[in-house]
Amino acid sequence: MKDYVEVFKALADPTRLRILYLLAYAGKELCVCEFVDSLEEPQYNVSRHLRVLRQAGLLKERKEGRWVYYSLSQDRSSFKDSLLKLVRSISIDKKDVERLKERLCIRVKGRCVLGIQKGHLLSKKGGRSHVKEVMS
Amino acid sequence: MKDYVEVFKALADPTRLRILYLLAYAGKELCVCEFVDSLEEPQYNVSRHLRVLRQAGLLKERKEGRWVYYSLSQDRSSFKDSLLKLVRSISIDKKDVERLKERLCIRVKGRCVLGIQKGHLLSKKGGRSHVKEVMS
DNA sequence: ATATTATATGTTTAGTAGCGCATATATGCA
DNA sequence: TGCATATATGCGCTACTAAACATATAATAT
Repeated sequence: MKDYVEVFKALADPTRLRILYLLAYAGKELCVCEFVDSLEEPQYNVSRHLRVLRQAGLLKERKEGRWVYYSLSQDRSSFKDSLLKLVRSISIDKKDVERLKERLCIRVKGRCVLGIQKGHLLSKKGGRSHVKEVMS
Repeated sequence: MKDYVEVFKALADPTRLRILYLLAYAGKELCVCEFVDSLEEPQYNVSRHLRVLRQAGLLKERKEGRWVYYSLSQDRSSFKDSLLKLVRSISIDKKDVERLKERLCIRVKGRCVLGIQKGHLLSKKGGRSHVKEVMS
């Protein structure tokens, strides 16, 4: 019972629904910086929301060097599975997906090789001043 | 999007899950005092939780004299419908259901005719001292 | 009319959740 | 070894949530 409540709580947040939607759309694991650039939310927020989803048993993480990939948890109950199917059917602003598609273009051999490109999102105001040019 | 979040928030509470479960089990509208006696939660809590569920579009209410019946909303989207099916599959302490079954026995012609029988639940401590004997 | 009763709600308080900022941790690179 | 960078987290603040108590509202019964 407590677990069900925890899962519903995890779903009761717009940013977290957007995260799950991106994962459902992508059909594969995504890197933290890819979420940041797609959602246009600051890194610390994305990181925390990912943790909530993981603790609810909806996501699993995989570390690869400095990068951390999150994906939909495989060993999920039919309950969580049904919920994720539902999330996939939600009508969400497609701009997230468009930004993700662009962002995925700069992967190399299917791996994320560049961090956050939208420097102003590291924190809400300001951010890194020297972001490398990549999309040229 | 905002609506989805509201629905998930409504589901992210143990008492509210229990309320929905009772309604799914009963398959018919239930009266506020029947919820109070089944859940063994004080009346003011039950009342407020019912309101949250109604405002999220999951329940509808029907007044009949002093009594107010709540039932699963009929005009619900496939989204809410799927969620309610999920709630029905949750494993919940069956004592709620047992108390509901007993409580439904004292309906007359399918209608609730007696208020809260567990006086100590009107508020958390104390309660009404003169509750009529009915189950004899 | 007055009392009773079923339900709802205003208020206070404690706990919680999320944001923004700064900083810590950890890994890779020069 | 020292620096850059990807991610996580401690802290303070604000906003919201829910419980508990008391009371209000609305309908019935005497």
